[in-house]
Amino acid sequence: MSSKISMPTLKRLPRYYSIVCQFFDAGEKYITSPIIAKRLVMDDSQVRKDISAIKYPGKSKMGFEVADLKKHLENYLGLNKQKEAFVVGVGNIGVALSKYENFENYGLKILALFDNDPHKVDTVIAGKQVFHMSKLKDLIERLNVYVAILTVPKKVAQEVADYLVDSGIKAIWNFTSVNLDLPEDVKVWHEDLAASFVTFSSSIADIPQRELKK
Amino acid sequence: MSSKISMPTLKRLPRYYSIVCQFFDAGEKYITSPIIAKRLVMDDSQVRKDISAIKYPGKSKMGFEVADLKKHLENYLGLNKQKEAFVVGVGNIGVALSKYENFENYGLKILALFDNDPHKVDTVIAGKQVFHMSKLKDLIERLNVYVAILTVPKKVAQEVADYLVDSGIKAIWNFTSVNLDLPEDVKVWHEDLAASFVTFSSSIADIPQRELKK
DNA sequence: TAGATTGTTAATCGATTAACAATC
DNA sequence: TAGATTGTTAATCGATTAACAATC
Repeated sequence: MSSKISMPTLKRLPRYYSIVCQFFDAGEKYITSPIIAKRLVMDDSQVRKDISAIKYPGKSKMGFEVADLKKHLENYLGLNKQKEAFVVGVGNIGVALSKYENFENYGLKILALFDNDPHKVDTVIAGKQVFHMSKLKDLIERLNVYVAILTVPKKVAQEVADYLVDSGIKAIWNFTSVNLDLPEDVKVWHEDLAASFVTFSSSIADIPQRELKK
Repeated sequence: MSSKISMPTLKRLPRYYSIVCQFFDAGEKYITSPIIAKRLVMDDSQVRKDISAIKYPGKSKMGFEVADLKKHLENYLGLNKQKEAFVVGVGNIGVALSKYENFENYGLKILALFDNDPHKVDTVIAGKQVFHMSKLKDLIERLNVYVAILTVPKKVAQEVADYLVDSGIKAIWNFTSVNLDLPEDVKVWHEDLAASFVTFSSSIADIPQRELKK
């Protein structure tokens, strides 16, 4: 999937999906590009272009069939394909992600967690066991897992990432703020919440703020 | 701040900041645009353009002064201005964000949490009290808080968001997957982790995946 | 039919990349 | 000086928006 779809388009598809689901739940049969566009405050020809990019045909005068488009998006986005992953780093974020049931609706299945802290090893979080980091390679091979969710402290992020790659991980969902330096064939998706907040707050300059008392 | 900076540039600034901090910690005095660019796998003139967009002057032949650029970025991105916020919805994500100390380094100070569940009300998470939702308006007014972090279940997201706006909130960091329909003057920053994962996993089609057994 | 919508081509816009004079 | 880097202008690229014929 996603052979030659542009990244901006790919990022919009889940937003369309969310609206299509709302219409589905409301029992609507059809949805049009101007309606979707209005909800997302964007251009309607953009919506049509994106939907036609994933080869989904609409109907003149009617718009798009809700149930069918929903299925098409699920298919295209791989929501019905399970991607198994390990959480590496059992801190607040790692635990929260492991407990978040909603991920399974989006094709993400967390199998286990890893940490170096002996107090955390062998505990169970949301039904998933915490293993010592040294077990990682073995479990990657036995379970055929290629995706890791990296939620370790930033001081050790690069080091742990190197170890992940060495153990066979091919894709890293990186929640640290570190720009990981890894081989080209390993895909990294940077999800830095603090950085995202900074961008957000910089974009709302009109809202009063207090000086930080040092 | 951020008067006419483009969004792509604004999103890159925190990444530059992260690298500049590494150089700072390593005791380096200067950093150049080709070095930053190489680390982020991007074009060096992009880096120069972004840095000149925030009016920071480099030095011919030397590059940029690390300590000074660091300070300039902190200033521009408002890392030294405290933005106070409430967390609304005491679930896994709400709790994890409340416990995440690193936010304070990025100018985000979470003051309190809100929830409707009587079992959660009056508990304390990471030193912050959980209040009943009905106390929200009063506390917004008394503490002058304009930013809310929305981490409620998606069924109630729109309803709670309406209530937030009604209570005086002007900016919402939205962790639900719902496209909130709110007045124009309220800024919403959509941070849908499940959607982000979907985009990530769609962009790595080469990695083997298992069929979801239905 | 009349009217609304798709699908797509063409026009516009803006962001990225290349090039290079100015600088130290 | 020679060489490396900035800062910026110009060229390229790609994404968004506008327009409209085709469709039902």
